[in-house]
Amino acid sequence: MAWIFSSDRPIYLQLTDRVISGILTGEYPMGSKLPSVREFAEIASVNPNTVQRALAELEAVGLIDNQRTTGKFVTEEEERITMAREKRGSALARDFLKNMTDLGYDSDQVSQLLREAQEEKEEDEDGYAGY
Amino acid sequence: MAWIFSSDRPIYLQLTDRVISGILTGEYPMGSKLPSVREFAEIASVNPNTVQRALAELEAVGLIDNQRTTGKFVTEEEERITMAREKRGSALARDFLKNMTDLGYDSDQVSQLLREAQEEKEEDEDGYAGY
Amino acid sequence: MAWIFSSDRPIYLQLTDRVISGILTGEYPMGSKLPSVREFAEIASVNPNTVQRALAELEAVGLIDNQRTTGKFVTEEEERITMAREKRGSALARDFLKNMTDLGYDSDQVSQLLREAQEEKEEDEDGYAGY
Amino acid sequence: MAWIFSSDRPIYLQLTDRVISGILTGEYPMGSKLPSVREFAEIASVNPNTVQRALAELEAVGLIDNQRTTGKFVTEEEERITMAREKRGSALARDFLKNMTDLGYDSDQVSQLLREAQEEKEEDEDGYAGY
DNA sequence: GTGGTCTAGACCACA
DNA sequence: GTGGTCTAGACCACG
Repeated sequence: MAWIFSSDRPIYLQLTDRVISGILTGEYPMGSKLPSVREFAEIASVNPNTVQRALAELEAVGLIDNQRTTGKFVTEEEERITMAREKRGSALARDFLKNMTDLGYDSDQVSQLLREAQEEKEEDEDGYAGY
Repeated sequence: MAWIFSSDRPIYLQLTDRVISGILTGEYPMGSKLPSVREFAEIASVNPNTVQRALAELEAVGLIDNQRTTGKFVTEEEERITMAREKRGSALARDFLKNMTDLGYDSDQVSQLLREAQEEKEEDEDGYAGY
Repeated sequence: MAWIFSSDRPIYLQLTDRVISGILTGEYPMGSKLPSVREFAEIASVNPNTVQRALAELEAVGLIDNQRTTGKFVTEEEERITMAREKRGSALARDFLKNMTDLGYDSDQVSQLLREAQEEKEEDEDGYAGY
Repeated sequence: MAWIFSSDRPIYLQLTDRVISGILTGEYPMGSKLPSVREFAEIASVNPNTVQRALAELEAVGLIDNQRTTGKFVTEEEERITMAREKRGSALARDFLKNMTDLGYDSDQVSQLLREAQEEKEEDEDGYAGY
């Protein structure tokens, strides 16, 4: 059950990403209580301190509200969530574009590559039959 | 004059990226001699060890030929270069797509975002007059 | 309707502060009966234990008299109130001054800053029409 | 030699405050290298992790630049420093004023209290003869 | 030697 | 039971 982390990035960052994903996709709905730090640690087979650190990032951005002794909650301000999403998304797009340009790709080629990656991905998903 | 490096990735990796870019864009043409390690170190104001490591990386991939006494040269085998480029490009595309999907974007929205990023970029380039 | 608490300080301390304020400003006049623990808990949407703790703090300082069966009353000894006020006030002033000095402000600059803060505050009050 | 920390606030916050003070007062001049994390830890008799955390806050604000393996440096951008100072100063002033107002002090009384605190402080300094 | 990350384990305040 | 802080100690990548 332990979550899988790649070793080329700090675990705590991968954790935050994962939780952000969860928030954006509705796995952790707006206003809902997140699993406790200790639960998260158990689920991900990671030290509670690491979880703490991961969630601290999210508090800083305002995606998570802390209610001292009750637990951590996904913010109820939809605005924060969408803003975070857009900010992140366009940053990713910008960086991606920059990298591709440095590699000498023009925008048509980029689109082409993305289409291929998309198909590749769908095949994988088919392969695993929905898992 | 020192090159600019972000502190969130090893300098040597940023160096390899830069050199790869240079090769693909023709700044360092096929078969041409690269600056010496020391020159590179000077140009980028970086420790020669770091340059060494970066270039070693490129030799490993076969993008660079080491001719012991004369220096290091960009490979003449075009195939290697294009292969390296494609490998890198599709890896970037795959990762990018994965990240965007995690954020809850579908492929249309991704294309949209890329278009925006593209325009934004062009404006910047106009603004800075090619810098 | 719940009172608002910042999450960087224990709620019970923020509660005591609030009640002290209330006493000093006359919201809870000398000798008057305070709301019951349960009422307070309801008003502030806070755990009764927390209220209990907050009020215990005030009893310890002598600002509140506990009359077992009838409830808790603001002390009638004006002296205690003014003393508490002065103690708190000069403590605040001392800490504030220390902090500002650490930041490299001299006393003139401190006065200046306070004046600005004062004006800023008044504008807010104007803007919100007394809220 | 160990630095003294009050127990009512996290050590790491007190550390950051201390370092900020050091930067603002010129103890750590602009562009200068800070003591290494381990040195700081030794000086303050605190765990290196704690120092790390303290300094991380400062990096986040941009007061400190990280040069991966060389050490941490005070930023050279004076602007950041003065901005941080002003932001912090006016926040302190605002909070202080709010607290005093809640205690029922008007601005004249506040000034008065500050003057007293100032004198008190100077006496202390005289007492310790410049320590 | 520099910073960065992670773990294990402990203790605390709060509700 | 909740989060928060701290320590000790280890390991790693980088230069």
